[in-house]
Amino acid sequence: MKPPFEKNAGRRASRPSFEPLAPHELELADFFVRMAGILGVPRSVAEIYSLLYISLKPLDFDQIQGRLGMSKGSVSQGLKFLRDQGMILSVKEKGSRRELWHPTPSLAASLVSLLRSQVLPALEQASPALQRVLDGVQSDKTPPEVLERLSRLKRWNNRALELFPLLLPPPPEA
Amino acid sequence: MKPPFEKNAGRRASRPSFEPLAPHELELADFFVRMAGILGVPRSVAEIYSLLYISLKPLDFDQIQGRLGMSKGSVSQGLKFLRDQGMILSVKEKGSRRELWHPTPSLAASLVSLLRSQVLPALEQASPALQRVLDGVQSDKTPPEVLERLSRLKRWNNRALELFPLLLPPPPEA
DNA sequence: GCGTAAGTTCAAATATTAATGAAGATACAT
DNA sequence: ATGTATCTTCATTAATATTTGAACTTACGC
Repeated sequence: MKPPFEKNAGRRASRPSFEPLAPHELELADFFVRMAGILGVPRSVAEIYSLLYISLKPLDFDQIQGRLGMSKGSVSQGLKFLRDQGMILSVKEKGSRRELWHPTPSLAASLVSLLRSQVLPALEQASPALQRVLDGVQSDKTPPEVLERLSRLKRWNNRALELFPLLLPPPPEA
Repeated sequence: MKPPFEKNAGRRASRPSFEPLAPHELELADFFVRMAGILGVPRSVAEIYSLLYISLKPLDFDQIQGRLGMSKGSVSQGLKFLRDQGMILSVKEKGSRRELWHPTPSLAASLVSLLRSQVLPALEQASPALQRVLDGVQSDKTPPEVLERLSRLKRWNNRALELFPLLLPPPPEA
C-alpha cells in the first residue's frame, strides 16, 4: 500500500479558444487539488474552485469548462458540490440567464462546512455502535485492559460529539 | 458525484477453521473502517487494527489472516502500514519466530502520527508554491480583493506550519 | 407561447486504488 | 549449515471512484 492521499498529477488541456492556465494558476490548482485530496474531494472540484479563487472576476459555466478543458457534466457536478457546500456564490448579469460564479468570502467557513458534512455523520453513527460493542463483550471473559480500551473509545466519541457543535457551529439556516 | 467518503460495506468471510467475527467485533470493525475512510486509509488496514484492538491477547499473522479472511499480501501490507505509523507493536513468544501483534497503548498518539504523515507534507510543499503563485499574479492587473484572498491563503498556510509542531509534537526519534 | 440558451442527468468509459496470490527473500531453530 | 516457518514483494486482478458526453429538462428572452 502506498501512503494514502497521493493522487497523480494528470492535467487537462484547455479547450481551444480559451486561455490555458498560466503557470501560477496551475500552481494554485495543484495546491487546492492536494488539499482537497486529503478531504477526499475529487480533483475536478478542486480545479474549479481554484480557478474561481484566482480569477479576477466571476466566471460563467462556459469559461470554466473552456479554461479547464473539462466536460460539461463535470463542471455541472462540480459547481453543484461547491454550491451545496456553500463554497461558491453566483451573480447574474441582467438580460442573461447565465450565472457567474465566485468563491464565498470566507474560505474558513467553507472548510468548516466541508468538515462538518464529513465527520459529524460518522461521529453520530458511531455512538450507539460503540455502545453495542461494549454490550457485546462479555465482561467476565474480557481482560480489563481491553474493556478500558473500548470504553475510552466511547468516551472520546461522546466528547467529540459534544465539542463539535462548539468548535464548528452549524451555518444559520434560512 | 457522491458526497465523498462513502465506502461500501462489503465484508469478507473468515477462513474455515478460524472463528468468524462476532457481531460486536463486526460493529467495531465498521466503526474503524468508517473513521479510517475519512483519513483515506483502506478498509483492510482498519479491519486489522480493529481486530487487534478488541482482541483479548496479541494475535499472530495467521490468526489475523484467518479471522478476517484476508490475503497474505494484505495482512503483510496492513501490518507494515500500522507498524510504520506506530499504531501497533509486537511481542514474540520465545522459541518461535512468530510475531504477536497488539495495538500501542495510546490511540491518540497513533492518530496524531497518522495526521502528521498526511497533512504535514502537504502544508510544507504548499508554502513555496503559494509564494510562487503570489509572485505570478501581476499586481497591477489583479484586483485587490483577489490579492487579499491569495495572501490570506499564504498566511494561513504559514500559520498552520508553525502551529503544527506545537499541537502534534513529532515522536521522539531513536 | 415558443425556440433555444443554459444547465442537469446518468449510463457508459476511464482512471485510480486496493486486494490477491504465487514466487521470492530472510532468518531462526535445529 | 540447512530446511523451513514466516513474512514480503509485486505483477495481476478486482473493486471503486471519477469523468465524459449525449439525451433530456427547464425557464427565460423574445
